[in-house]
Amino acid sequence: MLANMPPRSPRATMKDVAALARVSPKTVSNVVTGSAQVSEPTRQRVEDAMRQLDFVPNLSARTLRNGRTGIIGLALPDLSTAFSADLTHAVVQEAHRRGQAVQIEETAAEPDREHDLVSRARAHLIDGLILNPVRLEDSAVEHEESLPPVVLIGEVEQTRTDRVFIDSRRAAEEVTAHMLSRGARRLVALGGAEHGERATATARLRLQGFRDAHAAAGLSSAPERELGVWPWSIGGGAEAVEQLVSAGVEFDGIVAFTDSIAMGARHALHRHGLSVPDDVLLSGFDDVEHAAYSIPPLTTVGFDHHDYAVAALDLLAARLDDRSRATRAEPIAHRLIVRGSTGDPGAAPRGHRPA
Amino acid sequence: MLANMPPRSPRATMKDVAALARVSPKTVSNVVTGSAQVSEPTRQRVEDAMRQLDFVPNLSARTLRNGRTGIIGLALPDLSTAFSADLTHAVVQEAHRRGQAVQIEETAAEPDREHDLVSRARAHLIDGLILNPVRLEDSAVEHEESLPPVVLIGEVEQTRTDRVFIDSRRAAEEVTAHMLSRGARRLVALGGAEHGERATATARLRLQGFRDAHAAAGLSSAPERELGVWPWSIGGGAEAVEQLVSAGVEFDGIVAFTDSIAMGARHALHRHGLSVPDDVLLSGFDDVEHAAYSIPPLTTVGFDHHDYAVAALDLLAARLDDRSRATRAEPIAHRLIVRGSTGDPGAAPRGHRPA
DNA sequence: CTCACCATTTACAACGATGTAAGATCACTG
DNA sequence: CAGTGATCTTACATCGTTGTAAATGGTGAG
Repeated sequence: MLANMPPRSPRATMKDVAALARVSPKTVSNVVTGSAQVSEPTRQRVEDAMRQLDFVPNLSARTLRNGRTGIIGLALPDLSTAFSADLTHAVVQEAHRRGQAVQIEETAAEPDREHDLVSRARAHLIDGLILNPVRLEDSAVEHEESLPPVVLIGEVEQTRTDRVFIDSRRAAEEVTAHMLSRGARRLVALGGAEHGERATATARLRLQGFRDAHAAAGLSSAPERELGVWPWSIGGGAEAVEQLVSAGVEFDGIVAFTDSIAMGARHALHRHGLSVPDDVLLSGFDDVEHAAYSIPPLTTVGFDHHDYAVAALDLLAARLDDRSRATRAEPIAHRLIVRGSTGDPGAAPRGHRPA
Repeated sequence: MLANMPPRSPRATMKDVAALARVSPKTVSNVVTGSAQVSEPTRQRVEDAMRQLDFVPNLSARTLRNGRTGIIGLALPDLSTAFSADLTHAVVQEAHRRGQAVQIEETAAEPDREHDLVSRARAHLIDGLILNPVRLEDSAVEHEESLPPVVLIGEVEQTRTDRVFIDSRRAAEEVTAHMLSRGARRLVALGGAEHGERATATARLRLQGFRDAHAAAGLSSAPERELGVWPWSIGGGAEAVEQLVSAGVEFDGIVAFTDSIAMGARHALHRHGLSVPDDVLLSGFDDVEHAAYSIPPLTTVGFDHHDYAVAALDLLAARLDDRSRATRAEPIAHRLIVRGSTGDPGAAPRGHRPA
C-alpha cells in the first residue's frame, strides 16, 4: 500500500507541498490546521500534494511557533508497581484519545528529579505534568514562584495546584472497620510512617483512618503495629512482615497501604506458615487487576483508574486553557471491595502468637 | 532556595542571557553546548547570567535546528501487564541515565497504531522507536521504503531492522523439558495460537519449543492442549483455563507463555479445586517481580530486564549515529528459574481428570 | 612598528510552521 | 462601470537555537 512512494530522504515540508500544489506555504498551513477558510478546489490540490509527498507536519517547528507540544508528562515514583502500570495504561489510553502523547518519568530513584521536572518542565517539551509526589511532597511546588501546569495525584496538603485524590483517610477507616468487624483485634498498619519520620500525605492519612476506625470501635492501635514500608512494593511489603515477625509482635490482621505491599506481606506470612485468612486477615489498596486473581482474592479499596486518569487530564487541559483560573481538587469515589482475604463473617482469625 | 528569582512570565532565551552577559547569542550557545572554545572569563559571565535568569534551553528550537529531540518512543502492546511495567521501568531508568526521555505508546487497542508509529515517527518528535510488535508483526516494517530508526524487541522473523530477543524456542523447550522431568505427561501450552490463526513470532517459537521438548522425550503434544490466549494478561490466562476445563480436557501441567497468563491460570485452577503443584504443575515466562512472591513461587524463564533495555537503547543509539549500518540482532541470555510451582523431583502431579 | 597568525567572538542565515496584515479576486450594488 | 464588501491568498516576520563564515583582538616574529 505504501509501495509507490517517491524516495524521501529529507521529509517533505510545507514549502514542498506548496510548490507542488502551486499555492503559498501559508495556504498549506491553513488546510492542515483548518484555521482559515480555504476554497474547495484549492483544498483538493493541497491535499493531493500532501498525499503525494507523504507530508507530515514537523511538530518541533509548530511547537516553536505556538508553544504547545501536545505532550504531557507523567511522573510516578516507581514504574514497576502494578498500580503504576494500571495508571499509566489509563493515562496513555485517555491521552491518546485526546490527541496527546505521554512522556513518562520515574522519580523515586533520584531525590531531585521531582523538583527538576516541575521547575524546568522538560525544557518546554511538555505542556504540563501529572505528578504523583513522594519525595518532595508539596515542597517543590511550594517554592516555585510561577508553576508550570501541574496536576498532582494522590493526597497533598496544599491548595496551590490542581489535584485528583481519593479520600484515603476515610477509605482506610472503612477497610479497617471492616476487618475489625471480621474479628481482628490486633491489626497491623503496613505503610504508615514510623514515628517522627517524614511521610507522604497519603501514608499519613491512611494511618489516620486506621486509627480513627479503632477509636470509633472503642479500641486503640498499638505503635508497634504501625510499620513504615520502603519502598511501597512487593519486596518492601515482604520485608516489613519479616521484621514484624522477628520482632515478636502479636497480630491477627494486616491493613496494607497498597496491593503490592499486601502481596509481599502474604508471601512473608506464608513463609512463616501463617495462612490468609485463617490465621491473619489481609487487605490492600488500589484494586489492581492482580488483586482479584490472588489466592485468596484480596480485599481492597478500589476506585476507577480510568476516571482518575480522565479527571487528571481534564484538570490539566483546563489549566492549559486558562493558567490563572482557581485551582481545583477533584475527589474520586472509592469503594470497599470485600473478597476472601478478610475471611467470613463470624470466623475470627486465629492470629499470630510469637513463641 | 528558589525564592529570590525574578518573576519570569516568558522564559529567558539565549538572547536575554547574551544581553545580560554582554556577549552574542552564539557565544551563549557555545557555552551551553561546549561545541567551541570559550575563554574562561567569558564563560563565567555567561554562566552567571544563565543562573540569574534561570535559563533553560528550548528543546523545540534546538530540535528544529539540528533534528534531534532526545526523546525515544517505547511502544508496547499492553501497558498494564507486569512485564510491561518492568520493561518500562528499565528503559526509562536507562534512558534517563543517557539523558534521553521516553515517550510511551500502547499499540494493542488500535490496529493501525503500530504502522502509524513506524511510518510517521511521531512527526519528528521522537528520534527513534523501541517497538514490541504484536499486530502487524513485521509487516509494517516490510512495507516501508525507508524506515525510521527502530529497534524491535522480541522475536521477529526478518532482518530489516535491529532487534533484541531471547531464544524463545529454546527457553520454551527447556522449561517444558523440566516439567516433563518432574513427571507431567499431559502438558498444556497456554498462549500458542490456535491452528491456522495468525500469531506473533514469539508465540509460534514458544509453541515450537514446547513441541520440540516433547519430541526429544519421545512424546508428542496434543492439539487440544495447545491453546491460544487473548489478551496475554491475567484475565486472558484465567479464561483460557476455564475453557480448558469446561472442554473436558485432561492435563497435569501448564506451560504459560507469560507470567501474567500463569497467574490467571493459577486462579482458575484454584477455582476448580486444583492445586499447584500437587495436581497441576505450572510455569511462566519473563520472571516478573511478582513471580517470586506468588504462592507457590512460580517456575519461569528469566532474563535480565535491565540488560534487555540497555541492549535496545544501545542499538538505537548506534543506529542514530549511522543510519546506513548493517542491522544487528542482539540475543539476551535467559535461564530457567525453578521454583515451587513445578513441584519436587520424584513427585508427579496428580493431574486433572474430567468426571 | 608591521604583519601574519592564532584564539575568540560575532553577524547572518537557516530549521519549518503560522499569526498578522496587506493584497488579490470576484460578485454585486448603485 | 466604478465602488464596496466578502472571500480567499499571499508576503513577511517570528518562534529560539546553531552551523558557517567572516571579523575582531591580541601575540610574537621579523
